[in-house]
Amino acid sequence: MSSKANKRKKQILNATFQAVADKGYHAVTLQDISDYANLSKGVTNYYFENKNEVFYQLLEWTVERIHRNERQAINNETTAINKLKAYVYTAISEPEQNRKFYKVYLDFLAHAGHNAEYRKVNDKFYENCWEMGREIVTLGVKEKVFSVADIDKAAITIRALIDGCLIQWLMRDDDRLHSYYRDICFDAIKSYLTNTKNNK
Amino acid sequence: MSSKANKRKKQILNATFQAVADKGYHAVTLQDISDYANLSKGVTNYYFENKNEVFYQLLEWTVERIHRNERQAINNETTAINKLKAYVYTAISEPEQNRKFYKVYLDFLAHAGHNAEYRKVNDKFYENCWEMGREIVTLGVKEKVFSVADIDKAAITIRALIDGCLIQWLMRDDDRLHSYYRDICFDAIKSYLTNTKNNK
Amino acid sequence: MSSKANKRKKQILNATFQAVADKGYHAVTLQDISDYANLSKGVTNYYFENKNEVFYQLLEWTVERIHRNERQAINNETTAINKLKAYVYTAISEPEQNRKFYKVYLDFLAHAGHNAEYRKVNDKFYENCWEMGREIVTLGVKEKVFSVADIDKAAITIRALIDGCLIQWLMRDDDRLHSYYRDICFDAIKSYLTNTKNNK
Amino acid sequence: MSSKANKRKKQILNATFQAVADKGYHAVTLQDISDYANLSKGVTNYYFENKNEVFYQLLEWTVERIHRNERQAINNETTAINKLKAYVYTAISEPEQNRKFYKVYLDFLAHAGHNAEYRKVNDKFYENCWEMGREIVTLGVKEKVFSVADIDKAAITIRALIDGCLIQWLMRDDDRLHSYYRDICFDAIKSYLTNTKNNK
DNA sequence: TATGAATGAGGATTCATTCAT
DNA sequence: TATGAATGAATCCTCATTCAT
Repeated sequence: MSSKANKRKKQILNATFQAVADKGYHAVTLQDISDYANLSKGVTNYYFENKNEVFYQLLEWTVERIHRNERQAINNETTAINKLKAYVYTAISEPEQNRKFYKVYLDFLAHAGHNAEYRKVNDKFYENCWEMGREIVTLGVKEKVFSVADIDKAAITIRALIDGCLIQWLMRDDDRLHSYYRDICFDAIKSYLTNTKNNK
Repeated sequence: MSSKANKRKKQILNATFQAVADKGYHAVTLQDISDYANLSKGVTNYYFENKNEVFYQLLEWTVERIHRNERQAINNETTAINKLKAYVYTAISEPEQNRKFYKVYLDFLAHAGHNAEYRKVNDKFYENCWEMGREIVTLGVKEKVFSVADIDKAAITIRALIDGCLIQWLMRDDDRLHSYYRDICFDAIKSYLTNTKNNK
Repeated sequence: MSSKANKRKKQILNATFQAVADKGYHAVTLQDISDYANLSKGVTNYYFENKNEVFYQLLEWTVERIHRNERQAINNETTAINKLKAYVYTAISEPEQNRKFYKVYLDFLAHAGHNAEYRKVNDKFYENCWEMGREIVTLGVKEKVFSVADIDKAAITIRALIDGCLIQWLMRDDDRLHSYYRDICFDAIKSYLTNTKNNK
Repeated sequence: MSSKANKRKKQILNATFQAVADKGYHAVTLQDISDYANLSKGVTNYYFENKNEVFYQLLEWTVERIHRNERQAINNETTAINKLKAYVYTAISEPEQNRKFYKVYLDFLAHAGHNAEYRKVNDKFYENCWEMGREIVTLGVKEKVFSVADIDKAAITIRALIDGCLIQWLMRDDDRLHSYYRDICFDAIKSYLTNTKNNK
């Protein structure tokens, strides 16, 4: 594929992302996408098979972006606690961007509930999330700051808490609660991982 | 309103629920609803102002049902731990029903991300969830089985974990993981609530 | 037909008349009619074959009422001029009622443009109007106050002016112009009928 | 707007005009319009906001056409009588076209009775009609062929007679009466304008 | 005689997709 | 490569009509 085509595709995906963040997955029309991209109505069908293909690639692109950011943040730290904090603080980073991203991701999750293809993309994202979680927990156990019996379960719990907190924050629609939820999330994970009674 | 009308409304809401669980919020047409209800195309508009009104009432009805079940389960128990277990085991109770309910609820959450009216309904649901959480945590603290510094935060965390686990389970689309996630959820909450280091 | 049935039919026609005056011929639903009549939705179809039958009978009833009033007014006077004045002053009598009646009549005329049955009803009305016109003109000629070569044409002209004035007044939507138009109408007819140059 | 778009709009308005003339304002569907235009169902909504917008613009277009023709006819003559005759003979010109135009116009008038926006358009048309009437009458008075006390009233009367005659002719549904009504109209106006008793 | 629940045909509108340019 | 005119399928909603009670 030419780099021009690649550039156009990116432009369209970006426009779609903004449109979905504003109007919601199902409210976005091809006209909306071309409006947001400042392109003509026909381009989207020129560069993508059909509308669904745009959304599918947007989902891939979105979860890749989320994962890339989180992975980078973790890699920048050395201790388990710092990696964990970096992870949570990247997942729950800044109200405006977070709101956009999570709105779009939530739209996709809902859609994935009825679409196996979308679920597959999300599963890959989960794998990545769990991997990051396992890394952090394994390191923490080695550092003796975490006390965890089942590392897989811990990884699942970490992502569940991040998503659970983000959704709850998103629904409450109050930017001032953003750091409140971020800290709740981090404290809860830490508390959960450091409870020595877990080694029963 | 006559009880006949009420019965019909229930019938339509039930049909809508099944249709949304099968096809997804935005894919459901009025024709679908009447098909699922075994009634004619016109009924829905006869009993409801418009399609959105059906969905809105379905959301209210859905979160009410969820809350009613959970509340009942909690009330049936006396100790904090048992109440917590009853809460989690009711929220994450049985694969088939759970899948349906949570698919529908997730569709609504996604839609609520772009609709303030829907958010308001969900906020009421959250209030109820937090109230149950606070009750359980408060009792646990009194019983000296929980060690919690901020009861509000604990209540938020409990619901975040339940929702986070349910979404993750739903996305993995494997009924055999149901009890696995249920236990992860319960254990994580318990671990988080019983960590004495929380009282820093 | 029982008198009860007759009473109900009148009640329904009256309700339809009010509804049409308010909302316009094509905007009126059977529900509107029953609402205006304070009756249940089913009655109209019980007493009338179908919706069109109601409108058809309303048209008959309306033009009969208009004609009856005008005929009575004419009969109450003895001289041609007074009869003419009574005719015009009854056709253009009082803003509020006039507006209602003429709105409804105009709706029917428009519909009659595409419906031969309705046109037939209106033709009967025209016959009555022309008959009144001829009577007045014939008397005026006998009284030597009118100078008319063709009595049929005069009768046609009289009705054309009344309708033309009423429509123009109706469209201008200003009750204060009512007597203005009434006088224009009367003066124009009188002027036309008294021009001796007509006997060429 | 491109001239292509303008052409299409005209095409749609023309199709709508024919459809309304045939079936009547309220019976015309968007499907009818596209059928008459030999275009697909979607075009109308592509070029017009909605169905009402088509009708609104059709009304504007119709009264403009009527006025343009009448104005032109008047301008082509020099004496008051000839201008008057040209005016009447253009307003009541040729059965088939006249029938179509007046059916459509009558449909609009009826609708205008319940719609202020439409009334406004018609008011502008009236202004134009009165202006033409005043011009002719003023000239006739100067020429000493007309004897009129109130020029505004005369202008109102002229239009009332034209509309009154056209409606009556239209309702009688007999093309052979067309010239009969045209002459009645012209004679009546002339007779009214030349009656010296008007200068009372 | 009267009701109003239920039906389903009809129509406005939206929008993904196609395709000539 | 890009445009946007044109299409027509899909869907919400209205409402005349039917009919069981």
